[in-house]
Order: sequence, then C-alpha cells, then structure tokens
Amino acid sequence: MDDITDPANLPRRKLSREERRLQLIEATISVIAENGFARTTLGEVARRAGLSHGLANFHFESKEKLLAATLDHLSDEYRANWQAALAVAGPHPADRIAALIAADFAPVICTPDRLAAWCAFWGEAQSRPLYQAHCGSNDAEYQRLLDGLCRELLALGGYPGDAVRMARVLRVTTEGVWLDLMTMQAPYDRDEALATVWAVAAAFFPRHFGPEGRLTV
Amino acid sequence: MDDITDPANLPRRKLSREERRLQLIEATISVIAENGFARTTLGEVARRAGLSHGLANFHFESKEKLLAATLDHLSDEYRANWQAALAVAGPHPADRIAALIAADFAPVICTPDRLAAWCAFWGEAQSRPLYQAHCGSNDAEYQRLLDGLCRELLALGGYPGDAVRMARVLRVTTEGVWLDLMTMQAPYDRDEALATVWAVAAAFFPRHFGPEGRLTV
DNA sequence: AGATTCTGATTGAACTGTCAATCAAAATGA
DNA sequence: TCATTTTGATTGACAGTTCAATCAGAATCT
Repeated sequence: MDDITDPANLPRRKLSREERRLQLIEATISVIAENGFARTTLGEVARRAGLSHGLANFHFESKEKLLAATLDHLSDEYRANWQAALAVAGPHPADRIAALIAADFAPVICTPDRLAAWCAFWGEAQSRPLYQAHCGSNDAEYQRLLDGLCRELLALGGYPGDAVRMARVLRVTTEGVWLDLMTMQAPYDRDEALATVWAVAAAFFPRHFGPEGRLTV
Repeated sequence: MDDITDPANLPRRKLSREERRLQLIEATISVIAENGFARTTLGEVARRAGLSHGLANFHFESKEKLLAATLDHLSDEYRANWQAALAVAGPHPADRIAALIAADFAPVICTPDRLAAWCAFWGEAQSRPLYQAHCGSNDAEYQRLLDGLCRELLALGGYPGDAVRMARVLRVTTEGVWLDLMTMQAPYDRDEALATVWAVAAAFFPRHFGPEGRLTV
C-alpha cells in the first residue's frame, strides 16, 4: 500500500528509544492522576500515548517495571528541581531554606497530574518496598541537608528548639498542603499553600522569615 | 482484641448482621494495610475473615461498596475519637487544642493497620469522588472547630499570625508525621511524632505550649 | 413441649469480563 | 539485507459477580 504519501500513517517510529520511554512514562503519570493507581492499565496508558499496548511491555518488560520507572522519573525530576534552586541560592542558611521551600511550589513540579501521581504512589508505597525507597520522605540527602540548614540557622539566630523536628515540620507541612491540594473538595490555591509554609518558617525563625517568605535585612 | 475479628474461633452463623459487616470491614482494613489498595481482592478479605467470598457481596452488594463502607467506618471512628477527647477537655482553647492533637495519637487510632489504610484511601481519593468526601481533610466540622480554637487562643494570648493557616499547619503536620510513620523505611516512634506536633504548637503559642505539650500555668 | 414452617445467612461453583503478557508478522531505519 | 521497533491478535490467569442449594436459628402452630 502506498503509505508514504498518506498523512494518516505519518508518525511512525520517529522517536528514539529514550524519548519513547519518556512518552510512555508521561502517559502513565496522566493515567494514574486520572484513574488512580488501582485502575491504571497498560491498555489505557498505551491509548493515551497513541501507541499499541504491546509497546509498553517491549520497552519496560512488565507493568510493574513501568510503574517503578515512572516513580523513578518523578523522583529524579523532584531532586533535580531543588538542586537547581539551591545552586542559585545565596550562602545564608535562611536563603537556602527559602530556596528549598519555594522550589517545592515551582510550576514544573507542583502540577495537578504530578501531585496526584505522587499521592497515589504514597498510598501504595507502604505495601511495596520497591516504591518505598523512592518516595519523598526517604530522600536521605534532602533530609540531612535541611536538618543541617535548620541547625545552622538556629545557631546563627540564637533560636530555641530542636533542629531535626523543625526540619521535619517544614518538610511535612509542604507534603501536607500538597495532599490538601489533591484531596480537598474545595482546596485553596498554590499561593495560599506556600503562605502556609512561610507561616511555619516565620514561627520558627521570626527574624529571618515573615508571612511573605524570607525577610530582607 | 475483638473475638469477632479473630478467625480462630470459627463462627458458624453466630454473628448478627451488624457484627458480620464489622468483621468484614476489619478484614478489609487488614488486607489494604498489607497488600495495598490495588492488590486488595474480595477473596483475600474473605479468607482473612474465615468466610466465603460470596458473603462479602451478600453483605455489601459489591466490592466498591465494601471499600466505601470501610472508609466510612474509619471516618466515623476517627471522629468519635476526637469528639470524646474534646468532651473531657477543659474550656480553655489551649486545652482543647491539646486534646485534639493528643487524640490523633491515641493507640486506638494510631495503629499501623489503620494508618496504612488511611494512606491507601488518600492515594485513591483524588480519582474517586465517592472517597474524597470522607477523607480527613474534608471534615468541615473539625476544621471549623480548630480554626475557631486557634482564633480564640490568638486573641487570648495576643499572638500574631493567621489563625486559619495555623490551624492548617497543625492539621497537616499531624497528617504528615502519620505519613512518615507509614512510608519511611526507618521511621521515628509515636512519641517523637507527637513531640513534632508540640514543637509546632510551641512555636505558634509559646506561652501555652512547650516541647512536652500544654504548659500548665 | 415438640413439630413444622419460615427467614435469611452462607456456601461454592459457574459465568463473565478484564488485563498483563506473549508472539508472529509487518513496518521501519541503517 | 539485517536489526530494531511496532502492531494487534491471542492466550491464560485471575477477579468480581451471580445464583441455586444448603443450613441454622427464629417464629409459628398443634
């Protein structure tokens, strides 16, 4: 048949291996966000990517591995985002804490689809050790970093309190407002979510943070 | 524990309708906690309850309705717990806030199985409106109550800040440490979790709360 | 009380649909 | 040509649902 001139069968095999994988991963995020984890099927993922379902198994071997790769992707993306934010932040611990907080609300990361997918993975993580390691709360590097910054700022500002607990509150507050944005029927907006985290920072470090974030000296 | 939920004593036609429903719901919580939401089957629920799988459909019509009833049960239980705690608390807003916080860490509520089940429902709630309404963040009564208490305490103590945001931080910090207890590979214990919430209260209301909780005047 | 009838809880096998995985053939690119 | 990618039909397993048969206990009757 003459398919060369037919625009209907144009877009075959134009993406590289890595691009195809990414395309399937993005479709997976989208399906998880819309249908939830339990109702995510390879068929729906393939359909949304405009591909046949056999391809998912070709590129990922199994559904399980596709899901694991999807979580990996989200995890890498999240880490790259805060590391980039940190790279352009000043050396003062308050500046670095502010950068980390703000990074979590960057439009690239804080997308409805992505938040929903994170949420779904959290829900399943407890029963699947494979996922558990990649979930946010287990990023040891991030936690050590935030712990250290809080300790520095505590010493610098002469604040009372426990650095590890403060770091934990900052982290879980961010996760918590994320969860609110996903699960509430009438949620507040992203700015209000960020303001809520600033309220925590301001309560812990009142001379360095205010309701709008980092206080400029 | 309950003799109802113990499969050891094989109950052949001894339990009432309501008791049987409860038994199946408890089995469902257990299976969700162990296998996750996506891998929860009627067969496994029935096996764990020591009953045939046809019975689950007899009592609940469908798997979907069994899951909804399970969430309902968790939701009712949660509400009953904080309402009971509030009933025996003093009239001072700080005492009532302290009672609400402590209630969330009561051994009856703060059980591995129950936390895991909550977690799983959160993960699916975004894609299922039926669940969404019953998830913690949507308990309007609880939120209005906590908002009001924070507003009172703010006025009473002459503290600066936004009452609604403070109430939100207290709530999401609790949810957040719950999530930590579930999803972290090496989590801290329940006391440390509670202490983390006290740290927030102490930061917001330093003359009414300390690292150990409510300050006695 | 004892026998009979009634109710509805319970079982387990059969049915149905769905989904992940497989594979052979076709299309594509080098 | 040869290797790689893509398709789509097929397969096998498994889960949810249905249903006819069973059975224990309650209610009713004699």
